[in-house]
Amino acid sequence: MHHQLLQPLRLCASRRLTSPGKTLHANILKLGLDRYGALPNTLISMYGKCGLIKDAVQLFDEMPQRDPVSWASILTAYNQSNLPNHALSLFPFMFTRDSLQPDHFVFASLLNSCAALNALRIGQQLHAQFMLSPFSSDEVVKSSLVDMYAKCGSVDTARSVFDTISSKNPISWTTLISGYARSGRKSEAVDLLRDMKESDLFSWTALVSGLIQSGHLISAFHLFIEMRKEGIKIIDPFILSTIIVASANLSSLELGKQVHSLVLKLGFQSSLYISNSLIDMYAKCSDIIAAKTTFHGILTKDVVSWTSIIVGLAQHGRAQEALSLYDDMVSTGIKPNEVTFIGLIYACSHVGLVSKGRDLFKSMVECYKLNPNLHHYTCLLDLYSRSGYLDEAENLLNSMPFEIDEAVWASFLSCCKRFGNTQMGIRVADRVMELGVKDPSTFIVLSNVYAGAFMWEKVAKVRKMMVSMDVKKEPGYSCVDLGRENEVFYAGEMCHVMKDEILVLLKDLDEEMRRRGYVPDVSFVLHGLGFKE
DNA sequence: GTAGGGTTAG
Repeated sequence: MHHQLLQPLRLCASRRLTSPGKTLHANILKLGLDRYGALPNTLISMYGKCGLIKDAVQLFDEMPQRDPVSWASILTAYNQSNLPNHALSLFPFMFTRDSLQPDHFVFASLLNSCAALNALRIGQQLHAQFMLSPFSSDEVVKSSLVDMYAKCGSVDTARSVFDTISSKNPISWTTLISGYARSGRKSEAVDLLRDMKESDLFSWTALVSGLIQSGHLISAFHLFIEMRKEGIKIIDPFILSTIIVASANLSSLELGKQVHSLVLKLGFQSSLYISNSLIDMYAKCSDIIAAKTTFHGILTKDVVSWTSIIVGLAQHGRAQEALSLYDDMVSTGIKPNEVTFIGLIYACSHVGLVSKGRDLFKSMVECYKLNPNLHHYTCLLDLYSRSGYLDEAENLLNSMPFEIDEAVWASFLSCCKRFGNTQMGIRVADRVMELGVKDPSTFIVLSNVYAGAFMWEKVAKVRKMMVSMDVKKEPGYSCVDLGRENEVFYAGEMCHVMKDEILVLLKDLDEEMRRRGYVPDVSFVLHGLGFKE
C-alpha cells in the first residue's frame, strides 16, 4: 500500500502542490502508514520542496528512527527555504544525537549551504571529512565542492577540484564556467566554454550572466550574439533577463528595446522575471513611462515588480507617485521587503520628506520585523542630512550598528558645510581624518570645511596628505545618448567641435536660472591645487 | 534524499 503513495507524494514535491501534498499526508496518517518504508523521508522532502519548512522540521524531530536519507531531506529542505545556516547548525547532531555518518547526499547538501553563506572555513572542513569518507570519489559532491570554492572566492581551488573529476558532465563544467565568469576572469571562462563539447543553454547562461555580474557588459552582448549564431535554442527566459540587466547597466535604451522585441518574438513576455527586469531597465534608461506601462501590464505582480517601479520612480524624483504606489501595494496584500524600504526612504530623501521617511523606517522594523542594513541607515542618514536635520543625522551616525564608508562620510560632511554648521563640520572632519582618506573628492570636502572655519593649519595638512598620496582627481564626465552614438563630455573640456554652440546655450541657461532666483555658491571653489573642477 | 544558469538596493 505505502508504495502506491510514494509516487503521488513525489509528484506533489516536484510540482510544489502544497494542498494535495497535505491531503496525502492526512490520508497516510488515517491509514496508519506514516512510519512505513520511505514514506516518512518523502514527506519531509515534500514539505521542504513546497516551502513548508516548519512541517518538515516537525516530522524530522518526531521521527523515532532517522537515517542518512532523513538527514539529507531536512538539510535540503533548509537550503530550499533559504535557511542554509540552520542546516549547518543542525548537522553536528547527526553525530551526537543519532550516531550517524554523513553520506554523499548529506555532503552535497551541506556544501550547498556553505556556498550560500560564503562559509569557506566550514566548507574546507567538510572537504576534509569527505575525502576521508567512503564516498570520496563521488562526482556530484565534487561538483558541489567546485561551486562552494568558486562562490567563496577561491576559484583556483575550485579549478583544482574540477581537474580531479574523471568523467565531467555538463553540470560540473557549467559550475566552473560560472565561477570564472562571476570573478571577472573572462578569458578563462570563455576558454572553458569553448573546450566543452556539449555546451548548452545552461552553460551559455552561466557565462553571459556571470560576465554581466562582473561588469563585462559588452563582451556579454558579443557572446550572446555568438550563442544565437551557434543555434542554441532559447527555451527558457533566464538568459534574456540577464541581457536586459546588461542593457540597463549600459543605460542603453536602444539595446534594451531590441532585447524587448526579441522577448516578444520568442514569446517570453509573460515571464515575471522578464517583466521585472524590463521595469528596471526602462527606469534606468530614462523611459519611466515605458517602465510604468510594463508594470501595469503585469497580471500578478510580486514584491519585486512593486519594488522595481518604486525604486525607478524614486530615481526619477517622483516621490509622491512612489509613495502612493506603496499604499496600493500594501492594500493589494503584498508585503514589502528590505529593498522596498530602500526605495521608499530614497524617494523621501530626494524631496525632503523627513518625517515620512522616519515613519517608514519605523514601520519597517516594528510592523514588518525587517532588519535594517547598512543601506537603510545610509538612506536615512542621507534623508536627515540633505534636509538639514544635522543633529538627527549625527545621533543616528553614533547609534547605528554599522560602519559607514568614506563616500557616506564625505556626503554627510558636505551637508554640514552646506547648512553652515561649522562646529559639527570640524567634529566630523576630524573623525574622517582619523579614519583615513582615499578618495580625492573627500580631500576636497575636508579642505572646504577647514577653510570655511579658517583653520589654515588643517587645510595645509590636508594638502600635504594629498601631495604625499599623489592624489589626482579623475575629471567628471557626462554621457549623452544620441541614438546610434554616445557623446562623452569631460568637465573643463574646451576643445569640443560644438564648443561655441554649447557655451552659448550654457550662458542662456545660466541667465535663466539667475532670473528664477538661483544664487551660485562659489565658497566651494578650491584654488591653487591644480584641479579642473 | 545530492551538484549548474535568472529580477529589485546609496
